[in-house]
Amino acid sequence: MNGKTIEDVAQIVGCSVGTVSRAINNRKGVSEKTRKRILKTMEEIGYQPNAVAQSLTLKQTHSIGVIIPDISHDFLGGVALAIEDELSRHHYDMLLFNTKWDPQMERKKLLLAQAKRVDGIILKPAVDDIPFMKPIHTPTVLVSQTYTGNTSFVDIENETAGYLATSHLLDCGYRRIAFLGGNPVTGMVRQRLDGYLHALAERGIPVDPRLICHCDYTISDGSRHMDALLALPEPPDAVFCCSDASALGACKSADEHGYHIPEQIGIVGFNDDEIAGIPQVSLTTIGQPRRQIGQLAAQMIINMIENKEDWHPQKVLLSPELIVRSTTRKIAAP
Amino acid sequence: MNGKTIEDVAQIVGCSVGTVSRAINNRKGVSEKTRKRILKTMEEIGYQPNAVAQSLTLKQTHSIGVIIPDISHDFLGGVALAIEDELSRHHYDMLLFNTKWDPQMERKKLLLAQAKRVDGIILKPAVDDIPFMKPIHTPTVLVSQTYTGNTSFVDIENETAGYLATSHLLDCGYRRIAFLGGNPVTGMVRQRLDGYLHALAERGIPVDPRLICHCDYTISDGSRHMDALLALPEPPDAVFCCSDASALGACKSADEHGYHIPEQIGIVGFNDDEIAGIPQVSLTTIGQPRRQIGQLAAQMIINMIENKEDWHPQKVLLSPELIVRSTTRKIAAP
DNA sequence: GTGAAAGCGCTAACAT
DNA sequence: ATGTTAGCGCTTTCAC
Repeated sequence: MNGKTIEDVAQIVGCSVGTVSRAINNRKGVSEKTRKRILKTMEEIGYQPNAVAQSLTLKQTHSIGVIIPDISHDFLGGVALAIEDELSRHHYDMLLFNTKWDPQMERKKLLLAQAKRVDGIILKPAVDDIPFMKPIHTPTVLVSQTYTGNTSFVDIENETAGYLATSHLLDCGYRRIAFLGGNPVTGMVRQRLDGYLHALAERGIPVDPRLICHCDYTISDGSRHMDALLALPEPPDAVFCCSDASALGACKSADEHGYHIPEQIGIVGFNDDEIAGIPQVSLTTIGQPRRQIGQLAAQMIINMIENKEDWHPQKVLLSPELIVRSTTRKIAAP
Repeated sequence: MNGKTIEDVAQIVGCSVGTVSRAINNRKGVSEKTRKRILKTMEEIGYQPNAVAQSLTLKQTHSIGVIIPDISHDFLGGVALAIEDELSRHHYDMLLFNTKWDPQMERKKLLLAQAKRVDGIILKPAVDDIPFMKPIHTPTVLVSQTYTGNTSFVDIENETAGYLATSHLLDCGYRRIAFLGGNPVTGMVRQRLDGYLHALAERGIPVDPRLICHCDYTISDGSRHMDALLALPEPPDAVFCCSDASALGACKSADEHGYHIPEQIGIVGFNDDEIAGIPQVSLTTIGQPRRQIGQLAAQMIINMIENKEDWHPQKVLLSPELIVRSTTRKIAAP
């Protein structure tokens, strides 16, 4: 660690450490003259206050633990970027941990972050029911997770998302719409399914349980499920997928089976990952405002920290956005 | 911050803080009996040693500053994941900073990381000539950056990469190969260009300067440059792009101009981003071993830290990998 | 305006 | 085997 201490500065300037400290922190009670000398000396010897010592004294580290399943994940990476950006703007920094979707790992990193005495935690849980909420004694906000407990979070309205996607498909004239969800145990998927059912009911379209299935968020599994769907006696003419990856798989499968997209089969994905936007794919999808999600999460945690007294859990639901591209038919002019 | 201190534990157990400290750190000199009692008590009151205080005492924080341009970047996100994974395995954690490709920001974050007294820094520089190397008084390793100075780094052999890509194109029977690089000021691009020229020279193919151009790593700019290339009196029949994004743009342009890929035009990209692998794209590309890059960088910084005495800068060059997919012709059987 | 000193939570001698 | 104590580098009273 860097050798220079506040004492070195004091010695050179010929004053006490107290005075140097006051100068550093712009406290009053230092003559303009000595303040100048101190600042100059600091510059000269390249002195930087030791943040560790400051943390110990002030009882705050100015760092936030960000605990997410996988930073290389397109959506989560975008959120993390926005978080760090906003934190940085407020002079906090980000201790980043990956859980790799493993609850045990999550627990471990949660403990670690607290041992490091982070001022706050931003958590994207690996699973829905967060078994480790209890031992967290640090201000926490959840991201991309709706939570019924007494914890702040920021998420999107997944029900609306499902409704939006399905309604769009309906608007395009598709009638047998399949739902390709993820793990049905997650609230996220159930809510999107609710939205799907809602849209169907609204138009009086009957629900066919065989059209509702659940798959991994991967191209291969999306493809596999679409194969099965297309083998049905009455195959779907559209599918709403809960991830862009599975949507791509569905596209591939439909293609291989000789169906034309979007004429014969309509497909909408979820997340607006980079892959969705490229011209060769041009996937109609539901976008989540990553930038805003990350920024809000950061602001919320900072507010929690800085207004410790009177702080009420804040539950923020953002609106998903339908991004129409080329995997759904043009809506006929009215 | 969590209230419990080592003193609380000592009080409850009825021993001194020294003994508790020894127990925590598995030092000898504690009877099995009291060690048990201490451990149990810690568990009961949920005591966790304050890492900040430990850092101040031991003069090491066990955290590594990772400073990169953009965590949401496909390649960098993969590297960062690998870094955190390996660090975590060795009980270090990761303070992550984004510079957004801005050297001023880089400088700022570099200073910040050092103020936090990170034990080491892993840096992916925003620009080639790292103007801020001097004020770094912390062990540092560069990632994805070849550097002539006295600093360790891990990168790939970019010359080989350029050679590999171009030779493959040649093997496929393409003869007028364009080079779509990025900023020509960067060593990375110049080295890839060297590899390109090398491969051409080896086969006695003349170099046409009009076929060498530089564009942003975006779909739109790749597309724009390909348009221009295709408008040439003698357009290229293949193009080696320094990013997958520009390669995609090139594909799109070729497509729009009515060229068939790979029959009439061959295209190879760079990085093996997620977009390259999806079936609709299936881009032939050059892959970088992200996992290994991150892991090595982490191991190198840890070695530097833990063997401070006698440590020689280590310059690691990894091999790029040619990933043949569908945007280049099958090589004719011999 | 400035100095002296206590204290933040912990570890590592040094005693006992 | 266990207790005591001096730091680690800083901020903040409290005197002067």
